[in-house]
Amino acid sequence: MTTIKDVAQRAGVSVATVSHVMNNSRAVSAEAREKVQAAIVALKYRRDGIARSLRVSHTGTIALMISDITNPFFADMVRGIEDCVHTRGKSFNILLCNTEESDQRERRALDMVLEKRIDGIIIVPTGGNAELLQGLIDNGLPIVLADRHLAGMQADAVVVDNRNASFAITDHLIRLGHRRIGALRAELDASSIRDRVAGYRDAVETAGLPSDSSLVVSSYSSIGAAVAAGFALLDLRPAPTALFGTNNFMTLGLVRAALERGLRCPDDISIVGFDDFPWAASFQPRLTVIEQPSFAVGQEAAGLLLDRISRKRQGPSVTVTLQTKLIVRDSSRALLASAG
Amino acid sequence: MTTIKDVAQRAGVSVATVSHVMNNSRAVSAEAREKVQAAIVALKYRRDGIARSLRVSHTGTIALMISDITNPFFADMVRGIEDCVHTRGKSFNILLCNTEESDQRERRALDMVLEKRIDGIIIVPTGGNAELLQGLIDNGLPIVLADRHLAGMQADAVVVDNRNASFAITDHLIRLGHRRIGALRAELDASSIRDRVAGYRDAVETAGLPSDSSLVVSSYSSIGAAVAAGFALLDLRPAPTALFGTNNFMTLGLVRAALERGLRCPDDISIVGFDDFPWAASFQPRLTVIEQPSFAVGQEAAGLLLDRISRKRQGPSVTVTLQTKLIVRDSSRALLASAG
DNA sequence: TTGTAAGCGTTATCAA
DNA sequence: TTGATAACGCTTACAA
Repeated sequence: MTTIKDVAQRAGVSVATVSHVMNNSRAVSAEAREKVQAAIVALKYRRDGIARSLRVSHTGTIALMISDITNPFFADMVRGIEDCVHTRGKSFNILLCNTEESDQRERRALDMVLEKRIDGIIIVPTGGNAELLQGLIDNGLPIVLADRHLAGMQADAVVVDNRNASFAITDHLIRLGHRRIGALRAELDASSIRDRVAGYRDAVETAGLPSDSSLVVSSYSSIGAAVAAGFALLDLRPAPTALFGTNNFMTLGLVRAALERGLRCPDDISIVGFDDFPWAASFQPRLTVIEQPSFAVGQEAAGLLLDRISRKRQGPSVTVTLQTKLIVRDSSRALLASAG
Repeated sequence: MTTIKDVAQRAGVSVATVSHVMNNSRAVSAEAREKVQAAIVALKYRRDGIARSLRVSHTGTIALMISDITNPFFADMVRGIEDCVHTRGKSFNILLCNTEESDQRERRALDMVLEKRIDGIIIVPTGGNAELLQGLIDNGLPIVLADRHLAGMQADAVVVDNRNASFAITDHLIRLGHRRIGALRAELDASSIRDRVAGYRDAVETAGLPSDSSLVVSSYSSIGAAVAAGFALLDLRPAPTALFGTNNFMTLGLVRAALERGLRCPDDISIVGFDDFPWAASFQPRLTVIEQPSFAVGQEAAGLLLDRISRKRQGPSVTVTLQTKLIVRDSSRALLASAG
């Protein structure tokens, strides 16, 4: 590797001068500048960011910890983050960590990126490392929680109004005449999921529907598991006439379960879900869903983080709550008089 | 930040000893080891990976450059990469870069990660920076091309047998009686896409079908653009009776275009595509597709890269070609006698 | 078994 | 406008 020394030598100046032309950090004569630049291209010099980081003690890197990049919600969030750092003209790189919803993996990933001296973290927390995270924040490391909040934590966060959204979509079903509405909740100890279930229960209660705890089923957060759980819901007697999935995977599992049982949606059963995806409009049934501002979640999170990193914002933590949108498509339909 | 010096002081040993207990790099008395470990937890010491990297000249980080994390193919590939480094027990972090299929963005991203002294790169190349990449490889930086190969490049690569796969799925349509088969190609200068078009043409020619260049339409690689291009295909006279999308986005656009034109699939038109996705089985029409081993592409790419990084493999570059699978579902159907 | 100190490639202070 | 050099925190050769 060619170093700043080589460049200095070739250009006939000191390393200080080379450094200063690269960083524009002090006046340099046109002549010297040119010689340096020539030497740089001649030697194909590339500054060693590691050495630089050691000296300046920041790395221009932020860690992003999510559970599953395969989930369109998170993928879109990532794009929002990149969009934000780009439009701000910042050059940050993103260190991607998959936690797979495991406390231990999250812990390990945290240890790794901490060693790497990242400038900040955007995390969709599993929930298991709250104390560690709080400690880091207290130590001055910029961290923002995305998608979920952690009880009692003093941290910047950007979340979505899960409770109201769930209330709205459940209410939509109720107005359609449904009285037995099943809910499939992802088995996650996350505020987002809890709030969605709470919103659902709220709507059911507010409408004065008979409460039946067997109508809420939990499932590991994957499509495969959700299909099985969907069957359980479908097998309830009396059978629910509408189903609600608390995230992408749950909804997809529900749709598949109904399909495999030979149930037509929405003719035989209504299905709605949390989370939209770009291709939802391409297929039948076109799902009625809560659309989350996933891209915006990423943007806002990155914004909060960058402000902390640059010390533009200091002091007490802030949580921004984004609104969702109920998109009514074809998968929910008024209950026929005969059924229910 | 607490440093190795602080730990040494507190433990009453030298920094060398501390370093050696952390890295298990030489014999240390049980007594000293214990004191050091105690000091580490007491001080919450975390090694500075930046300083370490500067010294040992590797970073335990690999860069991943893809065009769009939102594309399920790439998202799954990322998981394959992570799976590989995990099962190998290596602790590498992944620096994610979105190129958005732009040469310039790729170039900029390359410059950035190069400064960061990453240990290697897995890249889905846009095609515009072949010389730069070749230069890096010649300089000894481990790089593996994923999903696409670049003409004339001497580089490790893992690709999919695009040509045969495209031939197979086009042939499937032909055997079903289709004689006018439209193809929507993503507007990318990528070997993968070129090979897919070639496979399609091959099948058409082999079957002795009349060649009609208007049956191949190009579209910017996004769902929105693909819908518009799909209309163009649908408006051809005589109209094609079957359509082939050369990637996820193209296929989705095709399905949507048909839907918006009021065409039922497969009753009125057959649609097939390259790339499967997890939820393809949940919706109607259930698409007939070429399933790519996206996860395996990631695994293999990471494997090749890790072998290079560890110098377990040296010398001439290697390209591994993975096979695909034709999955026949409901979106393709035998042409009725009346049509065509 | 342990410690001292050089050196990794920068940036920034200080002096000229 | 420029240069010499200390320092960032670690690993590792060398010496004890």
